[in-house]
Order: sequence, then C-alpha cells, then structure tokens
Amino acid sequence: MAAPRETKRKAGTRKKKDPNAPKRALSAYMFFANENRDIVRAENPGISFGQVGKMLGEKWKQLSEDEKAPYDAKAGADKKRYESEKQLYLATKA
DNA sequence: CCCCTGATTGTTCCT
DNA sequence: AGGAACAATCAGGGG
Repeated sequence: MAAPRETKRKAGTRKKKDPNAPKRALSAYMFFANENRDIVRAENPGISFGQVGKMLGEKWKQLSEDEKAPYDAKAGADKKRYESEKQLYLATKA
C-alpha cells in the first residue's frame, strides 16, 4: 500500500524540484503505447480516448512478458538516456 | 539499516 | 494548453 493507484497521484507533499531536474526516463507503457495508439485506434476507428486509453491498459498487461519485452527493452534503453542526464545533473549541481 | 513517496514519461480525445 | 485514465519507473531523503 505504498502507492495508492488512484491514477494521477498527486497527494499533497510536494518534493522540491532540482535545478537541472533530469526529468526521468519513459516507461515501457510509453513505448508500447507508441505502437498501440496507431494499432488500437486503427482497429477501433472512431473510439475516443476514454475507450482506447482504458483498452490499451488491459491489452498491455494481457501481453506476454516476451510481447512487452521489446517495450520494456526500450524502457531500459531510454532509462540509460535519462541516466546520462541524471549523472550530468548530479555532476553540475554537486 | 530500511522504507516510502513523489515526481515524471507518453498516448489519445476534447473544450 | 491542459487535463484525465493507463502503466511503468526511478531517485532521493528521512526515522
């Protein structure tokens, strides 16, 4: 129960932003969504974000580890991207 | 020593 | 321009 998944987590305690704030890396879902947005919507022409957004999440988890592997793999690659800025951010800020 | 929480990322859709 | 569901992700600070 560490993180209540209410969607849009933004309780109250706001952390202090950093000077260079290395924003963070994308998530496997981001890469997956990149490929699904055109696919899902292509199969459901005319459906609004409410339908696509929700359905995307269900499909995302329904995927197999190997299916999401490429997305997760990209997540790891993007993480490295963020890692470099993070390291620089720490180097410059320190 | 150990834990948590917040912040962030990107998509789509609409007003 | 931003918000909201959908999911993952990480880092740092505090007791």
